[in-house]
Amino acid sequence: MPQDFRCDCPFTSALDILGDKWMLVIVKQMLVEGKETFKDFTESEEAIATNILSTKLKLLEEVGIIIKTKRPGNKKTNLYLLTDMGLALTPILVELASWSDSHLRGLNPSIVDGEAMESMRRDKAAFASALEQNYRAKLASMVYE
Amino acid sequence: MPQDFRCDCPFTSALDILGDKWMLVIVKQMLVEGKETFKDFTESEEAIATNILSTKLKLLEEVGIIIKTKRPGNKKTNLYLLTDMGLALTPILVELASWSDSHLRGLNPSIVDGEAMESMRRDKAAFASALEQNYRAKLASMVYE
DNA sequence: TGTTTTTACTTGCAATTTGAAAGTTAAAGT
DNA sequence: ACTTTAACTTTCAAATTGCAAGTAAAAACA
Repeated sequence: MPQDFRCDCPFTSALDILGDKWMLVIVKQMLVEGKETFKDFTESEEAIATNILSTKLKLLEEVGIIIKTKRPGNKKTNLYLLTDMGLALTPILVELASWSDSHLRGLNPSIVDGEAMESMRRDKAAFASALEQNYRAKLASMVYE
Repeated sequence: MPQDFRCDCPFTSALDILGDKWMLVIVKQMLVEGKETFKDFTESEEAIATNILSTKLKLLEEVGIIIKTKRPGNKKTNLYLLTDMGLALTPILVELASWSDSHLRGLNPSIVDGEAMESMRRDKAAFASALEQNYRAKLASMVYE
C-alpha cells in the first residue's frame, strides 16, 4: 500500500514517503517528545486531527518506520515505537531543525532557542547520536517493565 | 504569504515550509541536476504540472530559498537560482538520499546506485560539500558570461 | 517583416487529500 | 453496573493537487 514512487531518484523516493506535513512530525514527536500512544499524539502542540493521525500511523507502519504493539497486560492502549528504519531518520530531523535555527527565525520568530538548540549547534552529529541513544535506552528498558 | 507556522518547534517549522511533495524536489533539481528555467523543470523525470510548478517557484522565492532573475540580454527566459538559504538545504537532501539508499531499496528497487551514490556512502559531509561547491562555482561563472 | 516556435505562465475543472466535528466500540476504572 | 478512556471511523466541507487547454510576450526563422 505504500504509494508509488515517481522515479528512481533517491531524493525523490524519500519524499514520496516522507514528503508531507505529518509523517516526520509524528516521528519527531516519538523521538524527541517521547510520545507513544494515539492519545499522546492527539495532545501534541501541532494538533493533528484524529482521522489524519490514524491514516499516517497506518502508513508509517506499512512502510516499516514504526511498529504497533501493546504493553503486556493491557489490551486497550496501543504503543507506537520507532524501528531501526525510523530511528535512521534522526539525522534528517536534526538537519531540518538546524536549517530552521539558521534560516527560519526571520519568518517564524517564535522558534524556541534553549539549551537543546545550543547543544545541537555545538555538535550536530553528537546531538543526533544522543537522541537516538536516548530512544534506544528507553526501548531497552521497556522490555523489563 | 509564506503560510502560518503550526507552533514554535524548529522541526515542525521547517516542515511547514518544506513538507510537501515538491519543494525539496525542485531544490534537488537545481542543485543536483543543474535545472534553471521553467522549461528545465517541466522536462524533469518527476513530471511536475505547470500550475504546481508556478505556485511552488513563487513560494520558494517568497521564502527566500531561490531568486528569480534573467540572463543579460534575454527578456524571455527566467532563471531560478538557489540563494544561500537554499544551498543550506544540501545536508537535508543528502540525508534524505542516504536514508533511501539504506532503507528504501526494498520498497523501490529501481533506486539508482552509481558512482555518485558510492561517493555519498564513503563520506556524506564531503559529498554535500562538493554539491554545494559545484553550485557556487556555477553561480560565480555565470556573472561573466 | 510576417509567421512560427518557444517560454512562461494562467484558467477551468475533476480528483484527491486534509481537516473539523461527531459518532462508535471495546477495554479499564470506580 | 456505570462511567470514563483510548482508539478509532464516519461524514462532509475546504483546500490542494493535477491534467488539459488556453494565453501572452519574446525569440527564431523564412
